[in-house]
Amino acid sequence: MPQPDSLSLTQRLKQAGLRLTAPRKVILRVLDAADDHPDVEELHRRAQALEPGISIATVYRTMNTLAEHGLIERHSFAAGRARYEAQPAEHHDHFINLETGEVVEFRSDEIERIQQDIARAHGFEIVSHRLDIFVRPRR
Amino acid sequence: MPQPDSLSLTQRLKQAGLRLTAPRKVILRVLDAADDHPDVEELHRRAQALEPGISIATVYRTMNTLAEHGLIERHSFAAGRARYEAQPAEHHDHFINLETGEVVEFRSDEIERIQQDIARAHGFEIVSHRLDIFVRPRR
DNA sequence: CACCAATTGCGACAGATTCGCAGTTGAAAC
DNA sequence: GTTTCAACTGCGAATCTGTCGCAATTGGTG
Repeated sequence: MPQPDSLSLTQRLKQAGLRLTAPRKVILRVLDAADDHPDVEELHRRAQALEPGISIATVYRTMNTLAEHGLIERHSFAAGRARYEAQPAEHHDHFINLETGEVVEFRSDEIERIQQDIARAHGFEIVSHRLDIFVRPRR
Repeated sequence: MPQPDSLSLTQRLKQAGLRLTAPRKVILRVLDAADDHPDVEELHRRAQALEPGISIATVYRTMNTLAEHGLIERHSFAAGRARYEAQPAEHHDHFINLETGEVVEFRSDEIERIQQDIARAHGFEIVSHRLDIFVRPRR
């Protein structure tokens, strides 16, 4: 994996004012080598393979720190608890207002259509999808 | 909230072969009255207000059942563990192959653009977003 | 109104993640 | 190089959502 922004993860970590500790070196190496989307347990396993003794708590903390500083992306993050709504007649997506927690529904037939096209081009059939856009009010 | 599909939740529940029990009556009433996206704790609170004694386990089970039968939608469901990737230079979205668990990245400038347009129309500024499309291979 | 599988309440359990704390260690300042 | 000290780590306990086993209850069909 090449360095995004033409800076290595290590460089970006230091740039963010974070310490380059031994466990972090290992974890960054693992992240850099990964071309998939590992979960914490898998990251821990790979880190352990390089350097036994790294605690899973450290992996959790490091991933949180890196995510806060924008060095990595966390997917499928359980944004708190699951939330429900009576099934609407028509699918819609959501804006989540980060300042208020408010949820606003919207729908775009255009987006729906493009999704179909791309999925088909990849040989997939869509079962479902979710599009959550995290926003804040424009000043 | 009006009844989707021109059938009430109650009707659809019976239609699905599910029993209309006392706790479910209350929960359906709560769902029907909700115009937001409550979580289980909130649903339980509202249900308790109408009829004390309803267990939170029942709310969990009922929501699962309703979701399985398509009467409600579950958002932000913690699909197992969180997964990570080194922050890519460019944002991309994900296909999740439900049969294999495999994750495939894709990107559509068109979708990105439409999102911007819609957000702006709502008076929002996008902080981030996630688009996960759950798919299966086309036969 | 009898029957019985579906459903419930309860508390125990589970899996993922966080936290408190004492000990360690980068790296900045001598 | 030392010194210094807040950042960081490892550990196990704790927390937080959500699920489960089980005995008791109950829709709703015959």
